[in-house]
Amino acid sequence: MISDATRHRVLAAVERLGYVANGAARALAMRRTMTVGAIVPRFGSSSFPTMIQGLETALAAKGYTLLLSAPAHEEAREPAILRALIERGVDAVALLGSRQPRQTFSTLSAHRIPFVMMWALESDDGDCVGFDEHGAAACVVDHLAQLGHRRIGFIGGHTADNERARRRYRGIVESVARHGMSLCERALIETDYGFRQGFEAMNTLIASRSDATAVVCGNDYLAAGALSALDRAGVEVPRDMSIASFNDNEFAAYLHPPLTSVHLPIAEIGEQAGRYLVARMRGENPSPPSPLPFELIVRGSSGPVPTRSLVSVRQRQPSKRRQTSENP
Amino acid sequence: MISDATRHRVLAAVERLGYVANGAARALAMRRTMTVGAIVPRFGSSSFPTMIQGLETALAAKGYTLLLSAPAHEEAREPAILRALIERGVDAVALLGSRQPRQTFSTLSAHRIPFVMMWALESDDGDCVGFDEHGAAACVVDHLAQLGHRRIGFIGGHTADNERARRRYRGIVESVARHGMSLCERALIETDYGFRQGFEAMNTLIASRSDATAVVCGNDYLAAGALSALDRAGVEVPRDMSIASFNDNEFAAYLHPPLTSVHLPIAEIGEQAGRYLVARMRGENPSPPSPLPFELIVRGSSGPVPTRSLVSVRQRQPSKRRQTSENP
DNA sequence: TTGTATGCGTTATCAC
DNA sequence: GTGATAACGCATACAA
Repeated sequence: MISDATRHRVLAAVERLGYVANGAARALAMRRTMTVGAIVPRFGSSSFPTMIQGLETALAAKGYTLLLSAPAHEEAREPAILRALIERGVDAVALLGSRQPRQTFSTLSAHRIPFVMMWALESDDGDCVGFDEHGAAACVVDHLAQLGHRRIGFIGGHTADNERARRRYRGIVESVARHGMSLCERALIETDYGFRQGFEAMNTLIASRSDATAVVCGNDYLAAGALSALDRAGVEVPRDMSIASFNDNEFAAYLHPPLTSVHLPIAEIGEQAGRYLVARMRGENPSPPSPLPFELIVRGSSGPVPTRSLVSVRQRQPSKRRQTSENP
Repeated sequence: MISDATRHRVLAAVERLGYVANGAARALAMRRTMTVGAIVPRFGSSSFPTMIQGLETALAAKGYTLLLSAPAHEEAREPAILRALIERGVDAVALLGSRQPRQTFSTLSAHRIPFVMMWALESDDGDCVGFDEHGAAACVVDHLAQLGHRRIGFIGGHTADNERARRRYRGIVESVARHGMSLCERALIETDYGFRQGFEAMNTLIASRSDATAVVCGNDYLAAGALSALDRAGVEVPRDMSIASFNDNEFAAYLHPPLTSVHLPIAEIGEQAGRYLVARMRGENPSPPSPLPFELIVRGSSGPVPTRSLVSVRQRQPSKRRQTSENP
């Protein structure tokens, strides 16, 4: 509702004088900063950076800016961090990681600041954005069943500490039951996430002479290690047996292309969280975000149905190693 | 300069009323926001997240907060992004990546906003924080010389695109000359950074029957790929030959522990940048940051001096593969 | 030491 | 449509 002439005149003056609005003054008057804070533990490793990237993308699209906080090591500092964010006047907060100190939630709601937890599902304390781990497990097991596998193993993360690891394990168990398959007890290993852990777990599994024809790995570091162990043992993958994994980091598939994996589009967690927060900040009272779907990615040849178990594979000559040319 | 009684009374009231200062009002009055912006291209991969982590740590220690911006894909959007940061009133800006649009620098200096470039050295446009790539090269070559190597190869990144790759290559060349060693022409490969590229480069190198006894890899993805190729070729590492690498991501060493690598404490770039910016914001006019030193990390046995070249190694029986137990 | 007025640059409200 | 004016909440300088 302004004449086109003056609008142009003003815009010209803006350009000429190099005027930029003062966000502080605007924030003071408008009572909002167009800023959301993110509290990020363990920034270095894991998939948090990707999630932050997605979050920033979604927020920037709506004109919001991301204020980043990382409680370096001390868990204790987090209340202070949250307070700093509130002083900065963030309009919303994204909490990365499922475990948060209780005080966080009370402070947040006392200040009526909308928030989400990212990389988690289900919490009594507020809404979460995360992946449908059960659906992912079904995805993997469906695929293995379709390939003709009947007996499978599982190398997963510790279920005691990790809610997601627990869900993955349970999902596998349920899906296996639904398909009438069996989970080999000797091929069931729980360990820390990591390359070496996967390597050692697979060696243990080979030594146990389990009759599993496929092994599911609970994350991609484990898968990379397991594949490396198979490689050294002279086992061809995926011809003789199938490895499938949950792919948190687009890592294992990168190292070993002929790998079936369930890929998590992690940036989407961030984007979903961003959209949700924007809606909350606009007072739209959106419905809680629903679990994000995985993507099943099958790389390399889908090949013939595997017939040999680990035991028989183990007895082959190590000289028949995979040729480089097979993996262009 | 306030009576202890009133101070206590005020603090109590603060606690009771749940008062938190209004940053916007404070920023308006003080003319500074205690906030610094970071412009981060290519957030997902690479070592940028670690640098951001370090930056945030250093800034938070001084009471500053990090405002994060990521020009998703479009290079063109960056001026708008910078403008948004300036509107938010950032007191300083950190630029990640060496290549920046020229307009960025003029805008920044027009607004008298201090800034640094991170992950780069030397620029006419402003101060940089980065690693001493020449020193790193010297570090690697010194180590190889000390182990007795005389002829080495180099698998590095493309020097045309990448200033850092260029510096690494030059550093290697100079250090090799200084030690009176030789750089085998057939064992000199320039490629993209990546696992598969390293894998293929090492295969090429093996096929070329070069007489190099050690190969330096220009980054850790290359090293991981190269080691994998050696592994499949049945070559023991590092007994028969040495692989050394510049370690940008703590990646190769993670996959293959017995690796000599020059490790970049990447978070330190961020911390150094943070300290520098804080000094600038305080008007302290600090001297330009000096190149950060690498750390030489030798993993596994430092072992006997290698004697066999790639050619001789190549002729061994593939059956003599490395045992798992050797790598606890 | 403590109280009090003024300005920081916008937005929003209200007369014009 | 357009112009003036009052908050917004804090820091600062000055008076008490």
